[in-house]
Amino acid sequence: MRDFNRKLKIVLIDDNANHLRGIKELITLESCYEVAGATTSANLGINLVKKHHPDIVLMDINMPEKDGLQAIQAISKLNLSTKIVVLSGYDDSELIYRAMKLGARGYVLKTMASVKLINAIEEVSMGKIYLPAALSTRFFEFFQASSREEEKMLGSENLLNSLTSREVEVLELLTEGINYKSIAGKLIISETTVKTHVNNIFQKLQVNDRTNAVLYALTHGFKQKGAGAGSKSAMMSV
Amino acid sequence: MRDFNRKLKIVLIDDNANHLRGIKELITLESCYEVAGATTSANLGINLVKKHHPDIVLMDINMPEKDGLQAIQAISKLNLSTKIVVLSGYDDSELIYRAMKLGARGYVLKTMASVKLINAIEEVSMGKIYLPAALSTRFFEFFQASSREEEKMLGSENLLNSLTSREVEVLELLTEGINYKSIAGKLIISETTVKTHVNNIFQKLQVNDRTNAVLYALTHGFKQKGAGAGSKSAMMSV
DNA sequence: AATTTTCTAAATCTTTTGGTTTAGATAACT
DNA sequence: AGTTATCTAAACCAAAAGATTTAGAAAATT
Repeated sequence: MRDFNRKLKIVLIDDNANHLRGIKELITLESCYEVAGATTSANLGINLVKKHHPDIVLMDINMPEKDGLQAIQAISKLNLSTKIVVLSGYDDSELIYRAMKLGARGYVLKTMASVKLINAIEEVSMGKIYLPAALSTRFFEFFQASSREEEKMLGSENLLNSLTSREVEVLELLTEGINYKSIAGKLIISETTVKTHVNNIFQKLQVNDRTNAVLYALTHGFKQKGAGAGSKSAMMSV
Repeated sequence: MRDFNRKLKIVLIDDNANHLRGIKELITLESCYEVAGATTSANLGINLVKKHHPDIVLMDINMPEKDGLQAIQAISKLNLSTKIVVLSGYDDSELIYRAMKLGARGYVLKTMASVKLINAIEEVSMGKIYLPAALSTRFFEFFQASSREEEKMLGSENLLNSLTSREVEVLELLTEGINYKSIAGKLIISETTVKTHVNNIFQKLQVNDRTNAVLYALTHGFKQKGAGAGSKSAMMSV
């Protein structure tokens, strides 16, 4: 439970000055909240957050312009305990997805009753996520659709399956950007053997050089090892 | 609203035979449901789904074994209108995340009242997502944490920013696995000029060959063009 | 027992890449 | 006006990579 002896500090960002005034009024009606700042500019908003370290940011986002999303990202990156509640006119599944992905902790539609907004602020300030069922469903529409896309990319008839286990080992090292000599050293075989394997890999993957072999591997779900040029985007296997 | 003149066909999968019996009893108590099949084996469960095309699959998943998650994936891939509701003993954030990612449409804890399960079935059968607030919060813990990981990988002080615009163009073509001659052709400059650019790129990215330059580019959020070896995992920019 | 696959290795030759230096032409900035 | 950054280009050399052929040994399959 949150500390009710202290007022929640809130910063408001909404590019529509009228909305901004309305929300400010609504918030100040509640005695347990304190509006630390309010602005119509995303950039000024970020500065307000930097200055005041509010508990909550109420952030308006609209579909076409992407200032709102960028502001969410910028605020998230500050690593404050500030929690972001999105206030949007749109229940577009991609917009909800992106906002949540970038670190929003709550999402409220402008068409919702104002009591919902208060609910959201309360829930989020206590560390929960506020995403009403209908919006949650929209979120998952996009989330699951893009997951399926990813799967399709990765899964689908995969030339990688035709590789022998030794070839897989060699390809793993290739995807770390290592040359023949080092690969030979690591696998304790001769350099010419490595070349033989690599040529076989090229044929099986239907490419003619390392770069394309590596690109094929990476775009088809080939697991990268932790080392080398930095490990890839998670892509966790089931 | 769903068609209440027709019973919802449900398939049950739970590796614990006792649980399975209990759930079956609970479900059959409701006159509007019909248990089309029940099994303790994930694989048999998938076959039941293939045979009966149920409206709902109630799927038990446990943390250590990953049959449950794989079964969810397998059923999702069938592209039926079958909706999966997970019944789990764990509210582990990663487990919830993975289940939903792989296509589950509802997630109910075994500790929840049985009426919640009925709720879930109803909501999900009507096309909604059923993820109670507490579980939604857990889900987003993992979702946002892995998004931040991704960001960290991509964002962080990026040598790519030191590239000139021409070098960026060249690197783009490198990441498509194209050789000097073709790059020269595409940019309508001589091959030696391309080499000069590439060498400058190598120095700026602190690598000594194409493969590592490409790997650096890909693991640091370099946008890939649609062509070539297949475009990458979405990685949508804000 | 015979055949196929996989892993190993070498030889040879061509092509591509990478490293380095030098340099002219613009464009931009001080 | 002078300096710096960028894009262009060539020459030259060394190293690495790629293509192709041949071949032995062990393991797996038929």
